[in-house]
Amino acid sequence: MFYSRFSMRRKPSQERSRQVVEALVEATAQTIAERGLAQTTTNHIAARAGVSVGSVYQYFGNKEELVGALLDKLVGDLGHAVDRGLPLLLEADLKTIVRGLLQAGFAFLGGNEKLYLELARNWDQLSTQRFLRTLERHLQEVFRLYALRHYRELHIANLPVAVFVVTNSMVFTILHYLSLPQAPCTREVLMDELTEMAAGYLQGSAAVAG
Amino acid sequence: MFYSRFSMRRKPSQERSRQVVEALVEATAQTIAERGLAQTTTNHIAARAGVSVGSVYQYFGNKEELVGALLDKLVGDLGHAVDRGLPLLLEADLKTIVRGLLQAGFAFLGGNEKLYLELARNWDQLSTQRFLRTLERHLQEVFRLYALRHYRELHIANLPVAVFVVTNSMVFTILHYLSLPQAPCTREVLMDELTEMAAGYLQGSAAVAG
DNA sequence: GCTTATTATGAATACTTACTCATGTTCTAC
DNA sequence: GTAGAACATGAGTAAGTATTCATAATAAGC
Repeated sequence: MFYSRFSMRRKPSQERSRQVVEALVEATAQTIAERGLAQTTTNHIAARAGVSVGSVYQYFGNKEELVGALLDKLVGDLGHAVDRGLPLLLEADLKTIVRGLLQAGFAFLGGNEKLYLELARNWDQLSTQRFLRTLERHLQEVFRLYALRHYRELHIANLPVAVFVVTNSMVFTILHYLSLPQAPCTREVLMDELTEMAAGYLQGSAAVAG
Repeated sequence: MFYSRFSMRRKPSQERSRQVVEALVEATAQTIAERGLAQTTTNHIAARAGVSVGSVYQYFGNKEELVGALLDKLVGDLGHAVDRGLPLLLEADLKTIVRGLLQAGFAFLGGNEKLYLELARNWDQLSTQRFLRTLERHLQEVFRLYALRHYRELHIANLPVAVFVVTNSMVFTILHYLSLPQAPCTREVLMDELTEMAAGYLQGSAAVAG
């Protein structure tokens, strides 16, 4: 499944152990959401998964691999979410698409905002980068497809850079918004403004080739 | 100076001790830039400042206060930088202003990119928030002044939200750009695109009141 | 049932690090 | 010059945590 990236110390062959691995990854997510990444210890994770610390090291070489496995799972979820919502969107106009993507983004966060906030807090570690790169790849595909259908309206010289700018602006602004103790505006207003900015930029863009 | 926010354990009254405090804050900046915030220990800081660990606790209640003092200093620097560059910009048109602000932003980073990147890595802690809020306040002032002179061209219903969106988009996109092992485009191209996006948004904005 | 491979355990280990405090040094005021 | 205040020192303390490993339980193969 999602434990392919990191060479596990031991590959679980019985059903029992496969469940332990799954429980450990799930417990990692819960513990990070609850206590923060820095305060998440291997003992906490093991306890929450209902196993002993030793079992962690039966399947994961170290703590980092555990978090890596969690990230792999989330990146997979992200891919599925985009693939599901994509076909419906492409018929609409640019503004509707952007709004739809933002809506989908918030939906993806679901109830796990604390987890994603904690992971975002530690962007810049390679693991989090992987998440953003995946998102960028998907969005590039969206806008590539959109450009094919509406080649008259859209003039983006440098699609990767445009997507980079838009993606990062959206993601980080939303994350920072969510992390604020008291919001400066409603979620709707934020989405309106972000849509305005992104759609306007993508529509009117005559990006210089880089 | 910048050690007012945190009630220091002991207020330095002699010149000698004032220099120690300064050296400690400077050493904090250097050590964070060099080793990262997580790997920065009080012993490292003391060693680099050329004093013993005990002296750290002579003036700062804990490690956090040290970092807080550094943040205070940087926030002060930021204020001065903006105040210096501001009057010149307000005569220009919106695009030039935004471009100028971005340029000023990069100039502010100066050679300290690693330090700011490390601090940004730990946004969401209250200390970093303070930095962003200061920046937002300054930019709100800039655009408020601009709006007074060009009230015909600019129609921003909700200035605080617009500034929030633009500021966060710019800052985090730039920080992420800087943190990438290999850049997806030149710094110039990035600035062009960000300018395009922000200026277009601020010009054409008919923001919904929130 | 018996043997072997797989899985689970958790006290013990080894290491790091923030912070203290008893002692020593330097400054200042008179 | 000397008393007392301010300052400096750094080995030591306490607390936490990733990881190991000898031992025990469970499953699979025959």
